[in-house]
Amino acid sequence: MAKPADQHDQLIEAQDRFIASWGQMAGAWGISRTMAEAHALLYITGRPMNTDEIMDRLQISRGNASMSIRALLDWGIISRTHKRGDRKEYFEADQDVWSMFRSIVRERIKREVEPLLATLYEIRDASPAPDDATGQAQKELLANQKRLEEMLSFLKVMEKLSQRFVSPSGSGLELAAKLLTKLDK
Amino acid sequence: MAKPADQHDQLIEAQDRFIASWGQMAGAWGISRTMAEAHALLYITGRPMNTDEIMDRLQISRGNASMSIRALLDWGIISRTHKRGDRKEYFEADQDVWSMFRSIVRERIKREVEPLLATLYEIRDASPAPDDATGQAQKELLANQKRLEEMLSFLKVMEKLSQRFVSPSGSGLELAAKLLTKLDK
DNA sequence: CGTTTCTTTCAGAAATTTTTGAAATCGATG
DNA sequence: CATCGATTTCAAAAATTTCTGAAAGAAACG
Repeated sequence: MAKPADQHDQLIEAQDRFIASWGQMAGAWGISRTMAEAHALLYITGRPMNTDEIMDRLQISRGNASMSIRALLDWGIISRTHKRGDRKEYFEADQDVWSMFRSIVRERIKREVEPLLATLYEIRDASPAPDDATGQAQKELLANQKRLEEMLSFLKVMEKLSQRFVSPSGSGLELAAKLLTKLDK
Repeated sequence: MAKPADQHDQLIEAQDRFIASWGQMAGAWGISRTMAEAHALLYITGRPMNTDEIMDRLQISRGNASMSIRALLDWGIISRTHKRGDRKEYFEADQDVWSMFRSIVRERIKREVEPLLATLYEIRDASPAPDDATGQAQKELLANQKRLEEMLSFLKVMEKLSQRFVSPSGSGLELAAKLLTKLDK
């Protein structure tokens, strides 16, 4: 029969494994490992923690903790809270995975897709009108422009699709289920 | 009036800018900058190139070129070709942005989501049955399991949704357009 | 075969990213 | 407004990723 201490140890161990595997995903989400781990910690424990608790649990420096927490706040996937009679700031993760996912997608569109789109528009608009060229040069120019246009329309559709998907109305899970059904038709 | 040489220079310049901005997205896609640039080069020029041409154009070493090309082949977004009377291998990018996107999503699910899912299942199944605990310890265990389940169901839905979206039937653009319409209903 | 041409590998170098920790800043409190 | 705890900043260090180039390996040719 398991003693309470054993169970607690097992809980901590399971949490640590969760945190570690979440941390490994960090690269995929374009954030640092520590940032992902801090988020995983707040998510899986489900309770507000202050900087020192996070530092201790993840074995990281104060500076690193501060930076990572700040970044998570910027991404909008954790928020500040306070405890009565305690000067420290506490942080808690969004407990709804779907709204967390939305924040991440929204942020990534803003940081990655939008700048790329802007640059591609610029390139397109700066490119010479091919009317006055003939032969090979003209052919190449036209082919290039075609590919640029294709990429632009791809990115625009993706952006719109993501924004639609990510719009805050309704539960993400419901929407996803609806989508899965509709895709079959 | 523009001379052919000018136009050619402008073409090269526009291509280089495309390559550079594509390269900046590399991090976002979980690949190295060179890998993204090599892909951009093959995509925007639209013609097969051999290793030396890629090396020269991107100013990278032979080793780097070889590795990057190999990785792109592994991802399935470029393919080998050959020229008659030429021993060298030539490489060309998938010219359909949507099918390229599909390959990337498919690969990332395989590399990132699936291993994470496997680990999370493992964690769940290894966690102790909470029946024999009481009070605080039990509460925490249950709360943890709930969050783990939520994350699991989220990942499973995402995986399914992506696979659906990414299935090779029909044009991606059409599908996306259809989706956008249907989402409105 | 032996030679030549092309491709891959991989140990070390270079570049980049992440983390640390101490100092500076902030801000609540008496 | 001086103090003290909490937080942020940032230059330097550490860790990680990427790149190079020379050497080894394959494959095509005569």
